[in-house]
Amino acid sequence: MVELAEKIVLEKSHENEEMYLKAIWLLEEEKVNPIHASEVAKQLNVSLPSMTEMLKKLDEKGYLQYSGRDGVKLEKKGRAIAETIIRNLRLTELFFRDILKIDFNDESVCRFEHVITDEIAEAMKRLLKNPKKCPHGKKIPAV
Amino acid sequence: MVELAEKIVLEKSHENEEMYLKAIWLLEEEKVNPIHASEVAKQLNVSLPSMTEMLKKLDEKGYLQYSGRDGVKLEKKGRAIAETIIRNLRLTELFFRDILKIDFNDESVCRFEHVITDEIAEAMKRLLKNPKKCPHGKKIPAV
DNA sequence: AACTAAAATTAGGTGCTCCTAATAATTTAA
DNA sequence: TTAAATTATTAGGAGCACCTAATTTTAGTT
Repeated sequence: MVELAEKIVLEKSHENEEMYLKAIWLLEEEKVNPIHASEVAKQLNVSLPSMTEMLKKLDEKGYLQYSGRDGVKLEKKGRAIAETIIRNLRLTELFFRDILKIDFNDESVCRFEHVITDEIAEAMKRLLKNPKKCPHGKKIPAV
Repeated sequence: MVELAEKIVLEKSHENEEMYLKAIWLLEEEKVNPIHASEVAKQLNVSLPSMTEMLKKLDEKGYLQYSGRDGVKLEKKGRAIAETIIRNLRLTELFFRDILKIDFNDESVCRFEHVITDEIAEAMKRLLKNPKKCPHGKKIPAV
């Protein structure tokens, strides 16, 4: 077997779950209450059946509580994941603007947020001198 | 409908195809010839049936030529994609080492390579002063 | 209270990527 | 030259994240 310098990792990420938790967290930040499945579905541009299916799964995993019309409530575990993603998102925006000097209103920010480890986030913060807010003036969650 | 500052994009990427093309390209770089499906499968840690299935698909898409025992040959289209990924991978390694000052022998490099646009790659190159080689001494493809 | 609009659910599918087990074809070597 | 090892294919399935269409439940009018 050939040994390649670069180890190849076929990564199965949890990007999907992260997107759902992120969307819910953002609605929470906007003080939407209760947070209906239909509202989250609109944000993510998925059908309502897809939404409720996913919410049931996330509920079973202990990331949130979902009980139909009463809406969605993030649990500690789910909130932690969401806040990590939001931190990554907002750090990335700053990083794009201040370090890379490129457009930060870009889809690519949405892809970056899922591949940033805590170590990378710390390094970004260091370079950015511990920023408190993203370019839109929103708070960067401490994880 | 609530308007969130951050536009949410549920991104369907071609990460999978990219991984296969990358693995083949790396074997090419190592002068493996012919490149058998079984060898690529080993590199990617997938079963042989999965491999041949994917190779058929990539062949149909015009990314490569696959004809059983004769092995795999990248077509222009497929090579371009592979080289973009390899460029991203190697730039990311340098970026981790020289800008972020963190470990570059990390799985996260493998996740970054798929979310880097040409614009981001150009910005990274600028910061890195147009590097020619990755930390392992391998060439960084010009795309 | 009855009607309508909104929210959620159920039922039935699809596409993609992966798998194992079984079989077939081709090389390599004893 | 026949057996063993390698390579590839076929067949049949599984899980995940989606979808539409149809139905049910709930809430908000008038």
